[in-house]
Amino acid sequence: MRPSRALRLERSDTRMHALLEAALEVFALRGYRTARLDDVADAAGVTKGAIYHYFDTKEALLIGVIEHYQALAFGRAEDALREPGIPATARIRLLLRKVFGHSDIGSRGRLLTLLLRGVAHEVPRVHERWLREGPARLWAMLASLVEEGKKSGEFRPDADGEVGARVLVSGLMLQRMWQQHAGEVPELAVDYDRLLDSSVELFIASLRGTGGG
Amino acid sequence: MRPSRALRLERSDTRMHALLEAALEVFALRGYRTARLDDVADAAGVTKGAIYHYFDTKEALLIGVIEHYQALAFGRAEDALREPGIPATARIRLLLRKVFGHSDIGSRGRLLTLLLRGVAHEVPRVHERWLREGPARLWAMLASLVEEGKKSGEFRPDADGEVGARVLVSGLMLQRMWQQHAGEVPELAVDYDRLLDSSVELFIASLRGTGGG
DNA sequence: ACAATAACATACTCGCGAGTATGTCACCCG
DNA sequence: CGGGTGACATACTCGCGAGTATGTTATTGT
Repeated sequence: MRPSRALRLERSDTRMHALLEAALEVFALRGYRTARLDDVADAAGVTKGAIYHYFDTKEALLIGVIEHYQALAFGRAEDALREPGIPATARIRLLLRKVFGHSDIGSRGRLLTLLLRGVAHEVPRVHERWLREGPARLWAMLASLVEEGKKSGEFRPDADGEVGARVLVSGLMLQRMWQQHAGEVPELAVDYDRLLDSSVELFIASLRGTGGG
Repeated sequence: MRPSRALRLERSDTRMHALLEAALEVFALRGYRTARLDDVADAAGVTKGAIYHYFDTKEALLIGVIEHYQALAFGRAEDALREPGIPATARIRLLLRKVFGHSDIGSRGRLLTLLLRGVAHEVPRVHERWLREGPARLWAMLASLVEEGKKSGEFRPDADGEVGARVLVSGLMLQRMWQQHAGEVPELAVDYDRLLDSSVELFIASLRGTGGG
């Protein structure tokens, strides 16, 4: 094992990222099982041999994709939590916009598409991990921000954000995913940024007023 | 082609339904591509030969499943729209409870699981049809009920239900689907009936008050 | 300059599962 | 009470795509 040069490592790293990006695209569009590794290779401008040079198996490639892009998404989310000196209400807005804003969550919502698709039972380990760490973690973050807001007096003391947070998060996820089909199915199209803002405000309003039973 | 007896037809019909049910179960749990027709046959207590006696191809079986259960679901939804002499608010509650109530949408939410999974690009025709007729049609129904409520004075005249309806419907769909994984992933578990009621009330409240920008 | 290896490309294997071909039995009609 | 058909079961084919084995080239340490 001779130590290789920095140039090699860098080129290898670039190629690796190209493969991850191509795989995300192809897996999201064609589905994990349906997608051929040759498709991924084509999309990345290489051959199947290159893929097997970096990943042991098709499943390993999938896991690589998900872990890479999920780490990116949660990185952004945690940035919002650490943003200094802003009230809980603003922090909620920031968090949701960082996660669901149109330039995020893996290029153009592809990660969501991938996760919400058949990956589930095809690769059980991956499935459990993302179900546990994805949506659940997101509304746990929201829940803690709601508590923060109650202490600061922004929200009424008896506000219960759980139901709202759950429906909001899952609704935004699905809408985000469907925007990729808005071209073929015009009924699905919306101004997603407006939808994001409006629904977040709706959520916040429900924490302030006395509405809801 | 000799006219066959009623008994034969009835038995054949029963078997057909058993196949549809087994296919829904297996496709939803294992995914369309991943599922083997032998699995479906096993689940129905028959062999692959029986399947090919009723359906020309695997895709035809999938289409059969979706059309059958989707027709059931929309039948219930339209019942709610036709229910005579009740105010729009109650009609909204009824509609959503009929569609998302725990005994509906194909046995135990399996249809949703099937639809939200990889079926998408694996069978493009099916995909487009359900995207067009499923969620979109649902929030179109809601939108018309909102208009009804505005005329009757139940909701404020400038209320805009579109964003709320979209997020509500897609949120409920995803939460419903995830309840099937609540056993393995406790973070996902909720009292779904309570979540349904609460979020519906939240939606209605947003149409009444002066909240939201 | 040369050996060694990383970084791929190319050509093959091999199992899995959709689809098919054929057999078999029960039952209804005449 | 036979023969014809419907309703399956059984046994086979065959293509597709993951994984593998092997070749080829550029680069680097010595």
